[in-house]
Amino acid sequence: MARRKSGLSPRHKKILAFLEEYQQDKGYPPSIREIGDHTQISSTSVVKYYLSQLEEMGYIARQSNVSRGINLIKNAGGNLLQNARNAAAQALDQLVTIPLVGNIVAGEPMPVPPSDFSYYDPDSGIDIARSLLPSADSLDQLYALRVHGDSMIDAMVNDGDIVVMKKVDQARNGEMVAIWLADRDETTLKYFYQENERVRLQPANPSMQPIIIDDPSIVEVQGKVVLVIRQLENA
Amino acid sequence: MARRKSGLSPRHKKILAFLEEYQQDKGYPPSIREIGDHTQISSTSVVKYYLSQLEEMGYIARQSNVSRGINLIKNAGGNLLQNARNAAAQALDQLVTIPLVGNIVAGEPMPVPPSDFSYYDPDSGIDIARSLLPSADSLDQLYALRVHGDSMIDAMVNDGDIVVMKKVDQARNGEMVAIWLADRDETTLKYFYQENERVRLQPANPSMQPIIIDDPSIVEVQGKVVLVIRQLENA
DNA sequence: CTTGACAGTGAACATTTGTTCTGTTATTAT
DNA sequence: ATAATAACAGAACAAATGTTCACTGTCAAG
Repeated sequence: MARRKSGLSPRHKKILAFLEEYQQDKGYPPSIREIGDHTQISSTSVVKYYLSQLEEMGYIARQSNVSRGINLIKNAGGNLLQNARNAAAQALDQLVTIPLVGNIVAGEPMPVPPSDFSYYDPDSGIDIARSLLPSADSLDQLYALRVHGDSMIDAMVNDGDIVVMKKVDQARNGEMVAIWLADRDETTLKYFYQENERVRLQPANPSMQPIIIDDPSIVEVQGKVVLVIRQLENA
Repeated sequence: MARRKSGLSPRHKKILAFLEEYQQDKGYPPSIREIGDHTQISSTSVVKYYLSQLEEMGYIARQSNVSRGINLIKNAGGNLLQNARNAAAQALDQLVTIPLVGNIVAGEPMPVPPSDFSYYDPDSGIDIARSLLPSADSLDQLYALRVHGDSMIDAMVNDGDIVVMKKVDQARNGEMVAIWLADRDETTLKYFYQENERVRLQPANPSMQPIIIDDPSIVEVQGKVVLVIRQLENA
């Protein structure tokens, strides 16, 4: 059977290019027949056929039964583009800024913002596409820390990495959490497992041994790790 | 006789405001009837009447007999807005989508998109805030891979991590690169150092030993690592 | 008061434009 | 080959939309 290839055919691209050019030139979108004339498609139904596909693929939005009711969302290169302030706002919603509240160092308690934390310092925030974050999380529970030193390498986290944390006081099994070990005066990142009366802290690096804690009271869960980012910026 | 006042009447302003709002909201201009509905003008002919005036005054351009053929040139404040998307574009530029072209596995050559790569599959792209990327990089040189298996743990890269790569064929000292080692049939991520005639490949984990390559010809640089992302999505 | 430009109404009309339908031609998997 | 699906054509249709026109009301100058 004939199968539709994923991606964009030359005609798809041609239509997208024309939509962009026409809108730019005239200030309003073209009609279906105009699209056909400029892309060597002789039938309006075929144009509609392609427009429907482009809509499904998320390149355009259409309003049915509205003349020229075509809204270009992103071009063939995949770059988002829109005339709408509204769209810009929407796009900005895809981007969230997470406060970078300090450093996480093995030998010091790590900073945790207070629960009523709503302060925003534009200089010390990192921008993250919302799609990278667990969708359910409410954003005001998130904060970021920069890792200092090599002490977290058993958690596969390097000096300079950024960890995005979520405020929790109770960890669930299998989650990677930041923990303050009261008896060692140490902050550490480990996978958390509660096993009967004791707590097992498993390093991310599978070749390393877990820490078994028999007294759960000395384990202070500071937060749950949601995302780790490492920027290699030597270029 | 009654004279027409110079300048804009409240209705003129209302129409201009609506034109701007509608275009930005929907991505295409309104019809005459829509304008009437939203500006308390009951007759289409009156709307046309005002539109003609606005055209003469240079606020809009119209194409006759074309549905929604209205192009807003300047708003009531007299500010030119040439398809004014500047603000929107600026906002949208902060977010880039990088194609996720495949997996990186130690035992297999890693996929590298061709240089004329412009294909975009909406399903397999990851959104990244531009601020996380080296600012100078041109975006079409970037692609992303998902790490498969535990073989990159000496590069501090875990199973499931996403690495964002930049296409290069020559590495500079100190850069983390993806390398195909021809003699081992293996892909690896290492810090690259050219030292006289030989190449030193340094693992990111400082406790691990470097690989010294005496014959640089067996080192194929596949790309430079720009960013590593680890999502912990167990919530 | 009359007049004429301005403002507004509503309906009829002519096009433009999107949609649907029936059918034909390629392409590809089995 | 055969069948299923994608790609395409063209006409007919329905709806959206711009235009025109005859008509009413307002207001200020003559």
